Amino acid sequence: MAPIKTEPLRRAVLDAALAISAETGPDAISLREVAREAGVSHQAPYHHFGDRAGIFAAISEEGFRSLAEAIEASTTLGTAAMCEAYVHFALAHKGHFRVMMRTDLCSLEDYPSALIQADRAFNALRNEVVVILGQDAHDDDANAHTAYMWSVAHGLATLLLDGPLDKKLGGIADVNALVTQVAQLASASNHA
Amino acid sequence: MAPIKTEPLRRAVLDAALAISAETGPDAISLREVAREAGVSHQAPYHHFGDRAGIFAAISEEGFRSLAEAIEASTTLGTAAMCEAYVHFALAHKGHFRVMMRTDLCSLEDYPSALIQADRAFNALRNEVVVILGQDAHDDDANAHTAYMWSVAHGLATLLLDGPLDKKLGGIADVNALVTQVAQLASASNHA
DNA sequence: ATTCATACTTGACAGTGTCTAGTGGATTAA
DNA sequence: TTAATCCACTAGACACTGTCAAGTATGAAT
Repeated sequence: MAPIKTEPLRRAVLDAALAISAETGPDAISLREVAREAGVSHQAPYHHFGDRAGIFAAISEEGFRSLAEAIEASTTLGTAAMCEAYVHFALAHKGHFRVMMRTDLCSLEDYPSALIQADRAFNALRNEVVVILGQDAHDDDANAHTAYMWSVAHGLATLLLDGPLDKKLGGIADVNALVTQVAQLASASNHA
Repeated sequence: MAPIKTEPLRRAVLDAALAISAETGPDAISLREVAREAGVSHQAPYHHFGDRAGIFAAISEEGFRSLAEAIEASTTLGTAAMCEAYVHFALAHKGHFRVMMRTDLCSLEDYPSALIQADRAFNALRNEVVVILGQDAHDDDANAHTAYMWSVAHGLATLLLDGPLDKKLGGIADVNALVTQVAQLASASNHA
């Protein structure tokens, strides 16, 4: 029987790691320091996650689940809304997003439950593109449009999070407005 | 007077670091191991770069210089060609690209000569967008299109390098063809 | 001949992830 | 009631890392 009350330490470790990831980046996470802050021994966190990669896998699974839900919720609203949903997810879940896309931190292939959520997110995105293109579109065309939409959303998200976009544009007055503009430009190419 | 013959160790360290970055990622770089492979003491590399961040700064400067040249060379060919140039640069200089975009490894603000090259690359990209839009375009419009083009190129590059794009699309038969398709879709929105 | 900078070497330190072994308490089985 | 077993965690050691501080050989400049 699954425990009704989940262990608080597991959650505490996750939250502490996410906070550091959001503030400085995943590489700044020291499991020993997290343990110290939680008032437990340096090995306690490892009991719940196995090793360092296990924590990143747990974060990835959680993140991809949220991302999949966000994309799925946007699907009836068109590709522009989907693009916005992707970017807003990244901005709202900085700690998760930074970890999710770092394949060197943990290989999702080794964590099936995380991989399932990642696939969910991808499939939701691709399905939406196919719907817009029309069901009779060639696979090659669908692939190109999927890669394109994903690239715009992912590129804008990473540039806003860690890239020099803000500095280079001389400071962005209204981030949401920019995201909307870019999403609109992106979706225009799907209606050729 | 600047030394005519540059020290070989500096270059050797850079090349070894780039090889590891391209193969596994920047975090896998151990300066001590690089030194070991080069047959020098563990502190020898630090003499040339100061600290770990200094190596990443040197790699970034080199990378942004190449990227700027690649973008500048593509400017007369339109935004699609520029997008392709950006992605091809990333694929051809995996080791550089992975480091250049990791602001947590080194802050370019602390390395003016690297920042200059980054600005060169950005300005080349923005200028090209402005030329296509027409000189009378509003700043706000130019910013949106710049962010958009950069997002597509950057997103595709990072997804191809580290993202799950390849696996999710069921294997990409012809990467160059996909890059061209995406670049075409991207440039379409600039000619509305 | 002396000074001085360059290109290193050597040793020590704190910090990290991980392996191994142990501990106390609760749950379960006899 | 007692013994066995699991769970959540502790404790110590290990190899490895980047970095600080101090020393050394070599070559050029004065």
